[in-house]
Amino acid sequence: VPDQLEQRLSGLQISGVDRRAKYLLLRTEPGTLIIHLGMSGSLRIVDDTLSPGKHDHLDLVFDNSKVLRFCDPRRFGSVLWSEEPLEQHALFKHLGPEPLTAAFDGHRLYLLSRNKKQPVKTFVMDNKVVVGVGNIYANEALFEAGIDPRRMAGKISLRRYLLLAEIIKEVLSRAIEQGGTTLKDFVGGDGKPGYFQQQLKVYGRGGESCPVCDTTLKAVRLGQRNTVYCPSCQR
DNA sequence: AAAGACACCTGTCCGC
DNA sequence: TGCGGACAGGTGTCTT
Repeated sequence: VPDQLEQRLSGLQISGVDRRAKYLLLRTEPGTLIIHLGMSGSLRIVDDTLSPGKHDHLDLVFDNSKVLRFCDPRRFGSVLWSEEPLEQHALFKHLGPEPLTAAFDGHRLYLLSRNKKQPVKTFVMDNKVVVGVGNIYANEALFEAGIDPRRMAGKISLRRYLLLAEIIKEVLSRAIEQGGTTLKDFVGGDGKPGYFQQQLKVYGRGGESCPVCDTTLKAVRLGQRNTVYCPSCQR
């Protein structure tokens, strides 16, 4: 939480709420409050009589006696204040397109991957390529697309990238519909857990059998992240 | 320049 | 049962 945030925000009105990549943006006239929920963060509207708990780090107090409360047990989230246009902000200016927009497609994946030697999984998780594809959904999308996550990004055909981009869109859309993926204690803004974890086909299933062909799913490490794939379905 | 390693943090889970 | 250690996640930074 930035220094002197209290003085800066005091008296301001929120003029709009946006999102860019995994950052939430609360707009005010002089600047933007940028909030990242990390992996365990949450924002909740509570009554101002409810006292903060152990992991509550910030209260935005409104004049209707409601509080927007930021809780983040694992402290992977962050809160920033910016008065510059966000396109110029260091956090945002190199970000790739939103995954569910037309600006993200297989042609982009193909073009940006030429001559790249990194594995295709770390490539699609790179925020400069496309935002919003975290470890869970990268694993799932590569499985659905039948692509071995270890394959060199630069050696994958346009045809396969066209398929992969469509599948990334489809997997993310489906996960959003289901309310996200609840692994430990995640709950959505409505207080309910997500249900997408019931549809996970490979993530977290290393050593189990492939839901399609029964081959034993393999777990490896790519870019310091757990990676699970089917050696038979994914090539 | 590109790719990989590492750090941050702490609740949860596993094995002894 | 208690306790220590590994692990997970996104992203900025440092190292090859």
